[in-house]
Amino acid sequence: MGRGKITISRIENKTTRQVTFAKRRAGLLKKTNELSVLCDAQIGLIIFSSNGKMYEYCSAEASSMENIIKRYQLATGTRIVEHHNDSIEILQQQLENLQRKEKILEQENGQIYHMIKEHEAAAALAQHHQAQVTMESKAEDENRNQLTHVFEQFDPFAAEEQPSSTVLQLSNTLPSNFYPFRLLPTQPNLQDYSLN
Amino acid sequence: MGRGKITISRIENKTTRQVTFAKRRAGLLKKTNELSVLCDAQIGLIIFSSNGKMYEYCSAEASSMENIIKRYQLATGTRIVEHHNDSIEILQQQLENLQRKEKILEQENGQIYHMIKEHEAAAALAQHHQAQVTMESKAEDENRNQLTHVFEQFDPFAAEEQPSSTVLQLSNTLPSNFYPFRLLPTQPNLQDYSLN
DNA sequence: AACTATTTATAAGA
DNA sequence: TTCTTATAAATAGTT
Repeated sequence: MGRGKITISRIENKTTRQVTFAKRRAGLLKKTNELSVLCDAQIGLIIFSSNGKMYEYCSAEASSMENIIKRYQLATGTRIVEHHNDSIEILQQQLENLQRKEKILEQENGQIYHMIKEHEAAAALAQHHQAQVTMESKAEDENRNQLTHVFEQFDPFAAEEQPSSTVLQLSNTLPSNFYPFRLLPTQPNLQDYSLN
Repeated sequence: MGRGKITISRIENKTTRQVTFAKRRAGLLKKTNELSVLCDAQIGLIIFSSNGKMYEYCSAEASSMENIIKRYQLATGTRIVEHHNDSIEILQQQLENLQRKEKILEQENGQIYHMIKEHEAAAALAQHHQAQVTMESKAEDENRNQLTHVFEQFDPFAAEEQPSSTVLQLSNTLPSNFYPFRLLPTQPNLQDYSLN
């Protein structure tokens, strides 16, 4: 559905992947809601982006994801999702989240390292003071941008795209009561769970 | 997307609703999988049809719906979904399910009642023995079909549509490894939970 | 963020 | 019902 046909495998280009994620996520939520309304089905949808941000849909009749999950567990006879404050479960989850974060940090660091090296090499060749200063400050800027980006990845209030524009777009395109569900692109800071 | 444009509101015709449900459910599962693969997202999708049958999708990386639900609860800080064998939770769910079942039974009974009444009225007018017998047996047949249908609605192994043809269609249309997820159109009998 | 050429999904018909 | 097809909708690549 687009200018060209694509094969369904991981999009390696980061920007393209993020744009596609935003587009297709919106499409998926729309279609989920349509199925729910047209066919009177109770549907729960949970999406975690590769950056760890969460999005959810829950059909109006089900009223909450909790109800869907309860019904799911009842239907499947799934082992109880234990989630007590006696921390073992939480620690393991935090560990996994930190490992994911670490992996991303390492990748970003590698990119920054390469950028700096390239700039140093270019500077050494040029032997031109003015040029060298310009490039170093450029490298520093990009470095700062990269780090900011990394810290935003697990920030609950960081926007994966402009949330306000998303909301506006929906209310322009659709009847005001068309989306009777919570769309919550938020994720609490993991560090805060130990405080509860 | 079809011969005509439709408005997104409950489809009243039962057959049309069921056909649309089957088509759009397949489309939704496909698109969910595509988003997951293309954008490296972890996604869980739970669908309950209006007849109570369950369908689920879980992205390969998340490995199980349990993991998605755990991560969801961690991310939202949602109260634990208690689901112990100390039955209060289960009893409430069973109550709700029975209420749902009851509602459907009442509707179907109403339909049957009207059919019989119509047939009786027609018979009284016609005063023709042969015709009356034919109509009564027809009413009886539809009555039996209705009841069978009602009992199937909460039967875990009742087919909402031909499962074998669905499977074949998928494997014809897609590469054999295209759908790396569990598609489980099953729902255990609610009465069995008290036995576990 | 928009645009649009294409692909894809699907509503209605056979 | 299962299959077909005209049409609506989604979206990939572009600007």
